[in-house]
Amino acid sequence: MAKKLSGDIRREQIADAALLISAKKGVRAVTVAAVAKQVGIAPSAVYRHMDGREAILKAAMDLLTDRMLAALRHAREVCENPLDVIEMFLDGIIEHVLAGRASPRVIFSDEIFSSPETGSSSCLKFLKAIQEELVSLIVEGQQAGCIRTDIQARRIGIMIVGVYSPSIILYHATQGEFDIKDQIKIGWKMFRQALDPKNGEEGNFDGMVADADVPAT
Amino acid sequence: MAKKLSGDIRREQIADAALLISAKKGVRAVTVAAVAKQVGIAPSAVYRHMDGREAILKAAMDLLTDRMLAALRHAREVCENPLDVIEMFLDGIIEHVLAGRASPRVIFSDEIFSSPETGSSSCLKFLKAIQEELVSLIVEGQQAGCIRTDIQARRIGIMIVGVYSPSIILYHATQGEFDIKDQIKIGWKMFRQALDPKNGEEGNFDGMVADADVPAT
DNA sequence: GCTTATTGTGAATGTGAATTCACATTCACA
DNA sequence: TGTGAATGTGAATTCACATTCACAATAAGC
Repeated sequence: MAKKLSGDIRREQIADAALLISAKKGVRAVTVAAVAKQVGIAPSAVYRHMDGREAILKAAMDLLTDRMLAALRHAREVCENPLDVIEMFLDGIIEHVLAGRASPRVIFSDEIFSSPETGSSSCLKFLKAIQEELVSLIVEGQQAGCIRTDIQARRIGIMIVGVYSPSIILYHATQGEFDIKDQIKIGWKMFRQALDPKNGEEGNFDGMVADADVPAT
Repeated sequence: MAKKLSGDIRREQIADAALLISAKKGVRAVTVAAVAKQVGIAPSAVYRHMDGREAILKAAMDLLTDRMLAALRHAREVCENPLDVIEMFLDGIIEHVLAGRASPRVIFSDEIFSSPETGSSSCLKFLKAIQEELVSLIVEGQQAGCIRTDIQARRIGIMIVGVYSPSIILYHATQGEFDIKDQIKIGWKMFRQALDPKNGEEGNFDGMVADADVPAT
């Protein structure tokens, strides 16, 4: 029989196990049995701590969200320049992926992507949480004059996701062969250059839409 | 009883139905029964044309790949400037997504993302196919002098995926609320600006890695 | 019109995995 | 050192699907 541990610890272990398994073998492989095995308890014991498979996946996403936000906030404390904060955040993402603790598979899995209950999926919650932090950071940079102001901050925030997401996808699709580090670093370097205020001097870059048209993602 | 149709037609109908369902309700909802219903035949009839669920998903991906490549090649015939080709391609992607025929859910589903049989997943095949076309296009642009040459074409190809992918994800996560069109257009506008050769005059932008380190994705 | 191959159907059958439950074990605390 | 609450376990149970199969309907060629 497995050693007894407190519910709090077990819940975190279970969520982490789910992340690990889904990164390695896909969300489909995140069965209650597999999670239980990874944690070192019997499948039925999992139900002592979680309401079921769906709850496990949701908890996994929450854990991932927490970790990402923690990384972002930590970077925010360490760095002065908003752009440096983002750069550090990207480094954090790379580490997370390489450690097998984050994967597009979790985020885009059906169960996560479209959980009808709450109305808002865990995926959306995850994206929103990070978006919010990023956008406030970008606004800061715009006010400080180090980021072009002819594009809405919320748009830039979404674009930043585009800097790292394709690399992560490739990394997993190639089972770790693809070198995310260099690709993300170079992509960010170019993106950062493009954010320079001098590139936005023509003005009206984002003029094609009114502010109101952009949902606050 | 459903009207009898040739196997070729049915196969395409089945693949298309799978795309449609997965875009709307997720890959998990792509059951043999659901596909059959969408096509208008009995579940057992599906097996006359496909080897099973896995084969259906694979066929769906192949169909999607074909359509994307067709769009890209068509754009290539119509436009002169490589950058205009890419722009037109992006428009095609937007249309596809709005028509409910393409979704991150298909591409990143476990069954697609990591099909162990062939070794190379359908997802990877899909990405590779598009990458190949994009890269040759970018090289063309670099030779013509309208795209900066201080970043490897293959890297730029991957970055282009980052221009549209986050928007598509948001579109689906918000169940169609998010406006992909404007976001992608503005993102591309900025990206295109960043590709301008004059931004690459400092040189050695991509110098941090040797060419050999980059897998030919 | 007759034949035959192709396609379609409903009724089983099989299966992996989630979930439940009665019972065992262990921890915390008095 | 007891005692109850929290954990852990294995054996059912259930269920949603995939898959198979014997048989029916239909299209196409003669």
